[in-house]
Amino acid sequence: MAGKTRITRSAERNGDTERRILRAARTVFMRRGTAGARMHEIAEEAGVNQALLHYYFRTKDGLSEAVFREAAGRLVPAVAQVLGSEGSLEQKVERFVHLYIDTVRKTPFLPGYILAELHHHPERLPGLVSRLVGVDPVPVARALRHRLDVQLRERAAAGTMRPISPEQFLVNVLALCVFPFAARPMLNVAFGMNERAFQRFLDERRAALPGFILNALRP
Amino acid sequence: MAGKTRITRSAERNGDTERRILRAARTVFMRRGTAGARMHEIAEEAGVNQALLHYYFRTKDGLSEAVFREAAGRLVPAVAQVLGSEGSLEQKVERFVHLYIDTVRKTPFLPGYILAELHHHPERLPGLVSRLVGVDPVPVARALRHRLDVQLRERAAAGTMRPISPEQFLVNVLALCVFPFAARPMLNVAFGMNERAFQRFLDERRAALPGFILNALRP
DNA sequence: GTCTATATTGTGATAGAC
DNA sequence: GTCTATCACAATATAGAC
Repeated sequence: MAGKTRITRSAERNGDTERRILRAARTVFMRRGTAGARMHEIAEEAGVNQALLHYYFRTKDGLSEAVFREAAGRLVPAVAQVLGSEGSLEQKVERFVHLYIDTVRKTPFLPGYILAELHHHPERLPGLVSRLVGVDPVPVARALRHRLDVQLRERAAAGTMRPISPEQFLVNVLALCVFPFAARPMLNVAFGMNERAFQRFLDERRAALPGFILNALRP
Repeated sequence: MAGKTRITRSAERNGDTERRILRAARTVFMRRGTAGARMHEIAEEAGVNQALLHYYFRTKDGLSEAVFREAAGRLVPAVAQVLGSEGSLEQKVERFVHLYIDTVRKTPFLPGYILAELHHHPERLPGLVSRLVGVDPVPVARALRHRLDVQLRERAAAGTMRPISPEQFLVNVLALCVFPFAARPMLNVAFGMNERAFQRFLDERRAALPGFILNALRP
C-alpha cells in the first residue's frame, strides 16, 4: 500500500504523465501553431499543472521541437521508404498514395501543421531531417531523385510515358496527396463538406488518384 | 513652403503612412504568421513608431484582419472569375493555371500564409468571403460547382473525358497550382532549389500543367 | 499625425512546499 | 513528481507632449 492511494483528480496517476503532456502538446500545437500555442492550454488539455510541462521539457521551444520532430517523423520516413523501394513507377505511385492517405487520415491536422511550421521556420527542416535519418539528408534526397529520374527517362525513351522531370513529378504526386488535408478548412466552406463527406471524399481519392497521375503521363 | 520642410528620417513624409504600415504588416504577417508577428517588427519595417500602428488600426487584431482580407482578396476573385467565366473546360483550366501562377509569383508567400491562417482560424473564412463578395458565399460556391458539374457530365456522357466529380476536379487543379508555393521551403531543401531554379520550375510548370491535368482525364 | 514615455496585461519560466 | 505562488520580461495598448 505504498505510494499514492488517494486519487486527487479525474485523471488517475499512472506514471505516463510525460506521454500525456506530449499528446496534449501535439493537439494544441497542431491547432494553434507553435507561436499561437499557450503552455497554459497544453497543461489544461493534459490535465496537469503548467509547471509540469517545464519539469519534463524545460522550455516551450523544447516541447515544440519534440512535437514537430515526432510529427515529421511520421511522414518523412514513409515518403523516403516508398520512393526508395524497388518496383515500377506504377507500383510506387499507388503505394505512395495509399500509404499517405491511410497514414494522414488518422491525424488530418498533420500536413497543415507541418506546412505552416516549415513556412514560418524553414531553417528547422535540414536539422530535423538529419536527426531523423541520422545522416545528411541532401545526398539522400539527391539519390532518390536520381533513381526516379532514371526510371522516368527509361519510360520516356521507350515511349510509354511522356517526359517529365523528377522534380515536377514529385511535386505533382505530393501536391495531389497533401493538399486536400492542408486545405481542409477551405473545402469545408466551399463545398460544405462535413466530416463524413470528407471521409468519403478521401476514399474516392485514394482509389482514383493513382490512375489520375499515371494517366496524365500517358504519351 | 507650408508644412514640414525638414526631412527627419530616410523615409520622407509623403502622407501615405497608412499604406506603408499596411505594406509592412503584410510582409511581417506573411513571414511570421499572425500569432508570431510582433507589432514592434512591423513598425520597424514600416519605418514608423509603434504607436502609429495603433493610431491607424487600433489593435493588432484589426491590422491582421486588414492584411488577411487584402491577401485573400487577391486570390478568391481570381478563382471565382475563371471558374465562372464562359468557355470550355480546356480553356478554364489553362486560364486558371496561368492566372494563378502569374498572380502568385509576385507574392510567393501568399498561399502559405493563407493556408496557415485558415488552418489556425478556419472560422475566419466564411465572414471573410462574404465581405469580399458582398453576398453569402455558400450559394455562389454551389452555383460554380454546379456549372462545373454539368460540363464534366456532358464530357463524360460524350465519352471525351473520364467521369470525375467537380470536387475532385477542383481539388486537383488547386492542389497542383497551390502546393509548389506552399511547399517552397521543402523544395528548397529537398532539391536544393534556389530562387532562379524555382522560377524556372514555375515556367516549366505553367506550360506543362494544363496538359497534365487534361491528359489525366482522357478516357 | 507622429513621437516618447508609460500603463497593463499576457506568458514563459522558476522557487519551494508537499 | 506534482502542486501553488510568484517572478521577470515581452508585447499590446494608451496618454499626452509636440
